[in-house]
Amino acid sequence: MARIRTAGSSVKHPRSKTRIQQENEKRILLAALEVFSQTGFHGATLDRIASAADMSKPNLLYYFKNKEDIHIALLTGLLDVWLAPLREISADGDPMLEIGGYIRRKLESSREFPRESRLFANEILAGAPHIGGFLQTELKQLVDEKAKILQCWIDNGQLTPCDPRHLLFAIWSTTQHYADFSVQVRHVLGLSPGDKSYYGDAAQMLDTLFLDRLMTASDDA
Amino acid sequence: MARIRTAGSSVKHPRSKTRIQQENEKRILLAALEVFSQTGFHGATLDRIASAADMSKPNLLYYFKNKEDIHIALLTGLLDVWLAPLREISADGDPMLEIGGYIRRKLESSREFPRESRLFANEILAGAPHIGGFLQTELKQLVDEKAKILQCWIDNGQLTPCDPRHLLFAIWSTTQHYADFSVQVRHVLGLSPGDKSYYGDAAQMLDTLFLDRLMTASDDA
DNA sequence: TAACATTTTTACCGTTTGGTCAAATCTCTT
DNA sequence: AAGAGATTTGACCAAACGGTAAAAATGTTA
Repeated sequence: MARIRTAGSSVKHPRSKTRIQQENEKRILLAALEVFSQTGFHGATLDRIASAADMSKPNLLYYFKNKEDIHIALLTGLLDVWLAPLREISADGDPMLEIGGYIRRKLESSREFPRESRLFANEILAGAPHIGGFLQTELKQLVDEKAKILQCWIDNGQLTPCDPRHLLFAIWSTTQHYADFSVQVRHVLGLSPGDKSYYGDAAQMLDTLFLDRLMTASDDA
Repeated sequence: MARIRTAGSSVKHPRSKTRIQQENEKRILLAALEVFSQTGFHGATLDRIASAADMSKPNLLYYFKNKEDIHIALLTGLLDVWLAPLREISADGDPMLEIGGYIRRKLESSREFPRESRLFANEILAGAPHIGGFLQTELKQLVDEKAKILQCWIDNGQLTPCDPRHLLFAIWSTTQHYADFSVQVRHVLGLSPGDKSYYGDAAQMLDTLFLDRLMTASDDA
């Protein structure tokens, strides 16, 4: 009789992960990130992911029980990375530095992790079937918290009056745009595929938009 | 021997389109827009599109020879709609009104045509396999043209100095965000699925961001 | 090195999917 | 009303895909 088991969770011994297991799971997730971010969930095939991980399909399915599980594993691993830059915003800091820092971190995140950004964008575009709960709980909670901080700064005359949540939306969209729509950006600017030189101008534009202007509102206070 | 033909282009008579042909093509494109924008190209199936168009699959394929053709037809029909708001920007107008009008038109476009926006976003995310040429030619050309106008305004001290192309990127991303990422927006704001009430606050935020601040730079001129 | 657990491979299966074909039905014109 | 052309349908197909089963191979440990 065949024993029913999955990697990392033997029926007899729920042991911790093997060396090989850790290595292969990483390889799979890396390959899956590449494939999913290029073609979306439905466009990705297990064969392509497996071959990108230099592995046979059944071997891949030894570590993840199905395609959706790989996708979910990638997404949940992503959420903390996504939230991290926002978490750093502190009520005690200077508004200019705090918001400027946040924008820089988000933009840097777009440059460093474009595949992760596109994976996230794909998920949201599809209606957030897997991370809807996260958006409604963790994300909403954190946004509420940070929105309060922004509102304080507005009340203190340190920040131009506006809806704090929509200010965050604007920061998200403008920064992520450079990862998610990089093809469009490059084509419009006439740059070649690998070229990321536009990030300098992007940073300057965002500073002009969000800082130089938004912050000097206290002039007339 | 079976005659090889396609709807609207008989071998004998390359006649113009029939009434039925026009109606059905519209029905198909409408159904395809719904399905493609929900699940992306790969996630969409001909069966779903056909049933959404209240039509059998072979009947659908009588009007479009394959899935990709439907997708391309949708996209190319989209491009003019996408460009229209940008085309309207006039060098003769007041910068404030011109840019403000552009933002309002783009935002309105997001509210009125979210499915079209998501279809476009999906295509760009996938690397623009079908409209890459368009981006490099028509779009780039139009952007170059309008960027010149913006640069003039900057040189005249009517607009805060910044990279005109990146200013356009910022307008695109912030306005389209409300269509493409509407699920996230709604979840964060705690709104129910159909609710679009956030567009009012969005408009105000974008005015604050792009107009109230960007435009008053001429104070110190 | 023997015994056991883990990992990998080979061969395979059922379903879904994009697409075809030829016959049947409908529509329009004369 | 009849015939030509346009449209619709049902039956079908090959390929791709997600996933399984079981044996073979490899690694680990006493």
